[in-house]
Amino acid sequence: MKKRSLSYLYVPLKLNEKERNELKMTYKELADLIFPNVKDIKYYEEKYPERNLPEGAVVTRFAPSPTGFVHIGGLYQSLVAKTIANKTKGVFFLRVEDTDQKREVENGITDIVNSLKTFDMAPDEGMISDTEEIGDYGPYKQSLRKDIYQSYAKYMIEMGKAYPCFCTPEEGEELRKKQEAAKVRTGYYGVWAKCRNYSIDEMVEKIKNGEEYVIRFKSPGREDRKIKHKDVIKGNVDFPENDQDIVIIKSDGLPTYHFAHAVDDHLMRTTHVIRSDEWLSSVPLHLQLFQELGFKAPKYAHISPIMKNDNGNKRKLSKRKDPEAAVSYYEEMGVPDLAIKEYLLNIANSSFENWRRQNKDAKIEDFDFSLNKMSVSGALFDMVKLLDVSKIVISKFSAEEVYEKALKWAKTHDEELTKLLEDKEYSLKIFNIERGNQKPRKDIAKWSDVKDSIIYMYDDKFLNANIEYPYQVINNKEDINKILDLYIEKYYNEEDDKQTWFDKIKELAGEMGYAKEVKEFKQNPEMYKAHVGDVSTVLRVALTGRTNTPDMYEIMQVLGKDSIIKRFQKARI
RNA sequence: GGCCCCUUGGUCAAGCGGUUAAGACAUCGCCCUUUCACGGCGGAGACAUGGGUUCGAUUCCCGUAGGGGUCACCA
Repeated sequence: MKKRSLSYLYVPLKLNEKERNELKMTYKELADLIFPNVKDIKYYEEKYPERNLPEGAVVTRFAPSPTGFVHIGGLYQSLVAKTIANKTKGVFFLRVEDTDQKREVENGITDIVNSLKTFDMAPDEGMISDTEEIGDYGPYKQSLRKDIYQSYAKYMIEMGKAYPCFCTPEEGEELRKKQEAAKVRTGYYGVWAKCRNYSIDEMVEKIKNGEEYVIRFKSPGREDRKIKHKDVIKGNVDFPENDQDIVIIKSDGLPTYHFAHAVDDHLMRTTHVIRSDEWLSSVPLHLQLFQELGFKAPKYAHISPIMKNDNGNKRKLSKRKDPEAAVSYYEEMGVPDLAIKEYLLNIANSSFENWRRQNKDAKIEDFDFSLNKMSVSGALFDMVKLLDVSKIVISKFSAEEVYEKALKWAKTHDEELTKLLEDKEYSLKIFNIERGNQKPRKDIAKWSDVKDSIIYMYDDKFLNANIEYPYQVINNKEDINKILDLYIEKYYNEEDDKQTWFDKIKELAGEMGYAKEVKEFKQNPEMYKAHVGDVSTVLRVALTGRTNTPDMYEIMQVLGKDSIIKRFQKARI
């Protein structure tokens, strides 16, 4: 590939130096006419110096536009950006891209800030509320940076690298149609860039006549030349050079994304631009902008979006169509934020899973995350897998943590659960069943599962409920009543340890003529009506109304004798 | 349509010229003093396709097909 020349002069090269200076002067006059009251870019260059950071430190950012809820993809980007910044002792900042007033949404910024906060991903710098920010490289809200963009736009005009364009949107539309009809590339470029060729005098005149205009970048690119770009994630990508004279300042005086990106990420000294891969095809433009502005270009890492399977088609998770695209969706379901982060990390670096298995109790911050190990193609979002990760995450919480988190969730989402949890001491006993040992129970995947998994443990709920007892093998009234009566009268003792308790159920089974061992029953099925397991099931069903529960010994310990007796009475009728 | 990217089991994915092609989730079976969950063991299941290059291609090159992205005074 041919190396690109480093500078482009837009004044005819045949002119002598004096003439050239005169022409430059006129560019200056044009620039002064358009932006009379902005500072020289030197001011900003000095105000926002290179950051003083350790070797290898990476500066990243999350730069959303405040257009409503936070997308899971945005969270994903932030997680990656923050992780890599923290790992290198760099900086992660939040910049709000609100240059499109039409799309503004109320509380947009607050939503973003709060979301990051709940995920324990607050930025080191940038917006921390709707109006407040921290850090020395602000403002971090683009609408407050209008003067800055205009300074740089003015500089571009002075250099002959940008010009006012007087084409109306309608003319733009016409141009596009013409190009489509002629089957050529659409856009404002080359011979189609009408306003590019006006003389300075003509431009000045139009402006003085009050014609509306935007500022366009005068692209030095040629479509027939290729540029090479090495993306941190995607690897080598070749593109044709950009030759579009894109708008850099809109008629409302605010910049377009592209220009704001170049100016901001330069001034904020971003080293790595981590963003969604929908931007990949803008890289030639962005690189050119950095070049023409005289900025050092950042490294780019384009993240593949999270996809969804839609009737056999893969597509990006959509804000509009997919509720699961919003991070609030998971909050409402009660998926712990740690689970979501682990799941996303899983997608980001598949080695995370192995690491997690080997470092069960480590903090996710200790995982050696690597940007360039990220996948180049988009992953299908897998709710089942998320919930599996979540189950494991929750299984590692202490009963106290489960209690606190479930309660917090319940307070905003489930009144009945909130009431159940009022008795903290009792609730903790329940959450402690089969928890904290080597093989903790993994039956809660989200806080919305909690109520169903504990409700039968509360007497005032259970004893007053209308319950259908799902008895299994032993299902006749007589035998059931006999088992329940005998168990209470003869066998049950609150003081028993687990083995004794276990043996006593065997005794009971024996007394009733059932097999005391399941194996024995299986060997001689014709000798017995049922086995000890079936007897257990009767007790379990009478006690809980369910066939599937955690360890029955522990359940009995938590319920206590009074409750057990009451439950058996209710069951025998 | 132009340009760009991608394609390993149902899903997420290791792999970087020679492997019995890892692992996880899901699924199926067995085991784990009585359920369920957990755990253990095992099964089934993949390199889109056609050409090259090579002694040898999942791996490199080209084409085809499929998927995705992008072509705004939106970001």
